[in-house]
Amino acid sequence: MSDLQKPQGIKEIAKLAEVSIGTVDRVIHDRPGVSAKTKERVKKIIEEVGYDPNPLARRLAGFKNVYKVAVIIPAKNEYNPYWNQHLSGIEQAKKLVGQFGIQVDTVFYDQRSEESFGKVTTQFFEDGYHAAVLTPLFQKRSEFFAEECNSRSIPVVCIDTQLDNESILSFIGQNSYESGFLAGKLASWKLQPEQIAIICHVTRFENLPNNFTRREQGFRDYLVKEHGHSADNIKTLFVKADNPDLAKDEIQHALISNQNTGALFIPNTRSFMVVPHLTSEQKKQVFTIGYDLVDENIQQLRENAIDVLISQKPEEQCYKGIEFVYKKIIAHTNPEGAFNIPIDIILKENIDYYLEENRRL
Amino acid sequence: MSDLQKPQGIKEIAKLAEVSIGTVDRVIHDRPGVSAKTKERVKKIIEEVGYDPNPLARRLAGFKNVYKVAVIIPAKNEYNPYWNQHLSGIEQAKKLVGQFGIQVDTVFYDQRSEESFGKVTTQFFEDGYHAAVLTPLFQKRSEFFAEECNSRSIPVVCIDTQLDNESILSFIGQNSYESGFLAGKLASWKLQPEQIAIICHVTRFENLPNNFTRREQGFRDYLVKEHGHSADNIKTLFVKADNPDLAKDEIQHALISNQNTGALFIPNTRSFMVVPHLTSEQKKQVFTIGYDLVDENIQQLRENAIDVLISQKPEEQCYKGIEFVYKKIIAHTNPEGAFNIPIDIILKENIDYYLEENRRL
DNA sequence: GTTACATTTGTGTACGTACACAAAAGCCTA
DNA sequence: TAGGCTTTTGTGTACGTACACAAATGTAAC
Repeated sequence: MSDLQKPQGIKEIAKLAEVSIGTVDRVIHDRPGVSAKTKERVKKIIEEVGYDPNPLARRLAGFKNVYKVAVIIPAKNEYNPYWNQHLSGIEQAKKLVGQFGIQVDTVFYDQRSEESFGKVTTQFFEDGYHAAVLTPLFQKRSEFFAEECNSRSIPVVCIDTQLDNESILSFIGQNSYESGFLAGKLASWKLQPEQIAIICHVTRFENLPNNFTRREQGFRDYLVKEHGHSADNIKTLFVKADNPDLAKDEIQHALISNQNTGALFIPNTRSFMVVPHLTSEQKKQVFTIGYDLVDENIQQLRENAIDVLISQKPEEQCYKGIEFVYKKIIAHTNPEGAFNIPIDIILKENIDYYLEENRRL
Repeated sequence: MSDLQKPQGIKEIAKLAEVSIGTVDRVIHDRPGVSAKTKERVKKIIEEVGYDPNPLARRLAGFKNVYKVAVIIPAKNEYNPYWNQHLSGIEQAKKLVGQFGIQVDTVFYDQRSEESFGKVTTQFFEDGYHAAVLTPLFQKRSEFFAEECNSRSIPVVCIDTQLDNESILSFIGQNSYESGFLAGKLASWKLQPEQIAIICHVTRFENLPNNFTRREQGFRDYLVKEHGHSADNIKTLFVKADNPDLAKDEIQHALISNQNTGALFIPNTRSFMVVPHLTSEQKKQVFTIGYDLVDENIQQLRENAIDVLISQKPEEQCYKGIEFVYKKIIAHTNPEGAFNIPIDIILKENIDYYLEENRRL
């Protein structure tokens, strides 16, 4: 029942080892100035009593040095409301780590400008940050930044997007392929054998970011390999995000020329730009799956225009990211290299549980 | 960018108010012995500088007094593996609050014996606990216990099961009706209009606990009211949990006499006792929804015998419950009265994210 | 204006750890 | 064995808060 022995402190260890607390302290921090044999003795006792330092006292004692963490993410912009979601997670984490004397700054760059990314990452070093949480939208510059951090032993963790060169950095985010795979399974429940599934990319880019092709691949793989759906009945559609009128035509045309469409998969945030162009009949017939709990999508979900949303939980990613570097800096523990955010399936009926403020402490 | 002003301490306030830190301390804790006008002055300054106490120092200073929290839950038993899941959440929370000098004990009672419940709740007071996290399976005795705690101003929070008299206690758990409702929606995706849906209660009791009737009601309501399914095509089946052979017969008989069954909903943990009795053909045809990530269910999910599991996240409930009383005792904040655990939809394809250790810090 | 007592305020020590500095011990050379 | 130097060990103060106790002030009665 009561299985807790009062935790022993540095003092007790000093007494047991017949040295002063100063010496124990030196041993703990591996500071020089301790003879080999006392060091050994103290270490043994530390081991025996299972000493683990009191983080409160530890942090309190070292309160002079303020640690600075930068969260480097794209700024919210007209094309992409997604980047606004991170902020609440950052606030949450701030509250937590702020108590431990850690200062968290949010630093924005323009997701369309590699130069702005370069600028903030350069500024980062000038401002003397001790750790970074990074959304590495620009591969090469991110890798460069990561290496620079490594060489200065500044911990960095990536969120949201994983670098191709996975070994460089820790990653906190969602597995894109598997989320697409899951979407495929959900679609398979409603999709009749002869029906068409459309994957619709709404994008400004010529070449698709990896995330989205991986999602598509997962979706296709489930339907074809697991479910036995005909590959011919799965079509991919590209729609320009920056030309609404054209987009509307393309979407409507696609649905008309594929009368028997049963499922619609939009692998990025922009499902809210697609579904308004469906007729109410189509909304009922077509099973639609999108991503991210941005306001526009939530509304469409509530109106039954979207059936399922998959959340990447950006707030959670930020929270975990900050927690990650906090653990590195303060607790000196070494958290595992990657953390996969659960792939939550969100419907009209359970979305309220996933919104905001209902979270954490 | 940098929006953090260095937090002000009690000392700074003392200086500003031209009193000693002792006086400030008295004001903060509302202790007697401060004249009305100094009290006012100090309060004003506290307000102005937005002082918030450093929890590290606070806890460190009050380290002498150990707080004891009891988590009172049913013991795992042969009929119900569910109660084993809570432990990991308790361990997690222990790690967190242990650092703040809070001792967490897990106290078990026999879910089949009201007497055992009475015993542990009596013992609770003798052992001098400062807070409780409670699974109130026995209504009347729980209310009695809650009132006793109230009168001694001992914080209590219920998890898992809500008392009928909702006003008494804070509650952390899942909304049963809504989870059933959600299950209804999922079932509706596969269920053809003329098909049968079976709700199967596997139980030892004569009268069903509220949780389970609420889940059934939610399930029915979705199918009938939202989806327009014929109420005649939704059948309820009662199966004795303590007679495996009889149970097998009853289940098989039900499926044979309802050849065209499209969905099977098991509103409690025991779906793993039902699905093994389906033929492999039936497993494919019948869309099965169960509850709780106990090992037996996980296995059936992996083997495609169960299609969906809904998790009540008992670990999370425990974690939140302990966090709740921690906040009451230590932080002296007053957390909101109820917390709804999200209704996660778990398939073979995403279950790994919801298992174990991948959680929290 | 002194005494007695209540009220209000100030001071010191503690919590467990970190780090600067002081003291002691060990070692080598003259 | 005294002097100077390095290595090892011990002590004191700080972090921000809590609380016990001491000091100071106020109030009333004689």
